Amino acid sequence: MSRLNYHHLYYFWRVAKHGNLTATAQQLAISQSALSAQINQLEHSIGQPLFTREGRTLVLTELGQTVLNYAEDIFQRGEELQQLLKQGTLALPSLKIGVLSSMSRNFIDTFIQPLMQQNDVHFQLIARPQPELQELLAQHQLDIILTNHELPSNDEIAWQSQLLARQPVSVIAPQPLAHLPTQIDASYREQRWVVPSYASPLRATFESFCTQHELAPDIIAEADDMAMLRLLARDSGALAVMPAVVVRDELLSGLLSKRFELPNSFENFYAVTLSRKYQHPLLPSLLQATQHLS
Amino acid sequence: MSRLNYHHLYYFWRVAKHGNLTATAQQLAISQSALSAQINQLEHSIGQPLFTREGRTLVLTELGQTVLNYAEDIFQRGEELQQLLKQGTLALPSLKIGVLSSMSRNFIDTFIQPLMQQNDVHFQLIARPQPELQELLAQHQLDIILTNHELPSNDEIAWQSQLLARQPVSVIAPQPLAHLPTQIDASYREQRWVVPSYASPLRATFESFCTQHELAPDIIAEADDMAMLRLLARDSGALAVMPAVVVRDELLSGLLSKRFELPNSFENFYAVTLSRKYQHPLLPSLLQATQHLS
DNA sequence: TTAATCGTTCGTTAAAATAGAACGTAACTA
DNA sequence: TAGTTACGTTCTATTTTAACGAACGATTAA
Repeated sequence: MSRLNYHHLYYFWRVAKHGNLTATAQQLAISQSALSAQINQLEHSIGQPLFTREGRTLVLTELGQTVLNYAEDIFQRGEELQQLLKQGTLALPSLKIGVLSSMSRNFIDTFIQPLMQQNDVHFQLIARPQPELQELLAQHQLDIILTNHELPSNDEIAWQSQLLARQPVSVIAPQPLAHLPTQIDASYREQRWVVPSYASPLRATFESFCTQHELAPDIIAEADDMAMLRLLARDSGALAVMPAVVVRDELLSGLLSKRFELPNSFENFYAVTLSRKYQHPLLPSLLQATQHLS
Repeated sequence: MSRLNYHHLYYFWRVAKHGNLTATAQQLAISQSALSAQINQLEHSIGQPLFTREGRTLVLTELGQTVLNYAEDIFQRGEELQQLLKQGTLALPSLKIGVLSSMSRNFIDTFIQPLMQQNDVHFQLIARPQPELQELLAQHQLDIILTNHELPSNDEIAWQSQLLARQPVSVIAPQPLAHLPTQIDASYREQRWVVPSYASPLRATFESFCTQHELAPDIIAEADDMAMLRLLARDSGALAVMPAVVVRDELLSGLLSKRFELPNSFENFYAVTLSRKYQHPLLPSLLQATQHLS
């Protein structure tokens, strides 16, 4: 390897971020063949492949992921410089927040509250299922993801999970059932229930709670999406199991009421970032501001 | 400006850091003419000069300094990546510490103590007069400078001064004078003195102290270099005015003794860095470790 | 005044990047 | 299962870019 060719690296960056050579070539206004050749040269000069050709797509190798992380730092800063040179000012880049589709929007609303105060800040919310979120974050298309899955850091990618909040899981009742006691007792035996599906760790907690209190619940509906659970809680007339934050507004308006919390059961909310040298300038303050969103 | 040419920027980086086109061309193993042409192209694509041609040297413009800061971040990280690709590991780059030539070496010794504990750390000490230190730091040839001048940040360069320690200024006596009282009195009137020169802010403090106590000192020698003052204190037989840390070893061995401290007079020691996105990884811990080196 | 140093300019040559066409697979679709 | 589309690779010809070297100009040092 003589000397790193930054133009090759730049092309690699664009392709790796985007995951698609043809489309990237169009963006860059050059031919695929040129792009392909340049990336081959980069791989050749490094001596190892950065992509594996799987089917008709390019997939980053482990080394490729590492190089992408460096490239991101390098060209992120380069783009900043270009903006400075062109416009004379440095607009804060938009903060890209990935959120798990099935998560409570109320929780997210609380998280981004500090951002909404500042009016010079742009941010994007991108709702996706968990695997997609991880892929987008790895490709530096997101700055942060909000999820209830903790992501332990592995060799390939240095995830950084930070626990933002622990929400106790509550039993929520519609108005007709608002008279039920605030502790579990026999009156709960004959009720109908709406619960999270087995996809959620909450379900297991609920099941063990039932076993403990010899409750054989009549489950009429289940869902893994908090927005859906919220609607079921509101409209089904049954008892519902979920973190109270999901139906925050309904609890405030009196439409629903919280009967009690399941003991020792929590839903955890995490902020996951990539540990990089460069980070979005708003991230540190945002993560500090939301140390305890309970 | 179409798109930033990273190879041009790379050449600019090398030249700006080094401050000399011919020598840089040799390092890069290309001709001056090629280098000159590339940098001209960069300036042309930006639309503004990065250097002013003063005499036969290149001097960074204010914009040039800004671009250099970005380039430093970009290529610093690029060099890291290259090292990783070549050697498979990431050796910590050597920490380059600039020190003011006239400062006490004992103080510096204390500062770098934490570095000497770790045996995987390389560092370089570069002693220069103040103006050169500033220039080298601005060119990113140094990571940090240790000095007794505070450098307020200006528009052109974002200096960051951190007060490391305040050393009280003491009157130091050789053994034959060790009997002098630990407060100023008439017995000090007939003594001979060694003092810092007017280049040092200490001198003014000493003068005002003299006025206050109606002391007209018989000054036999002055110096602006602490190492030199130390020798004078040791060998002249006269009283000496300086921070005690300068003659730490001699005080411990009893060769010299501290009589008293000048009231409200301190020498301040600062660590000056450039506020950048990227910093040497050791800097933060080092600056924290030495919060109070008194 | 002379010589050495340093950067620029110019014409020529060498090297690198690019487009375009042909090719090879994989995935979709009907 | 055959036809079609999507995607990446390879090859050659062409264009663009970078490079050298010599000549030049200006500044500093001897």
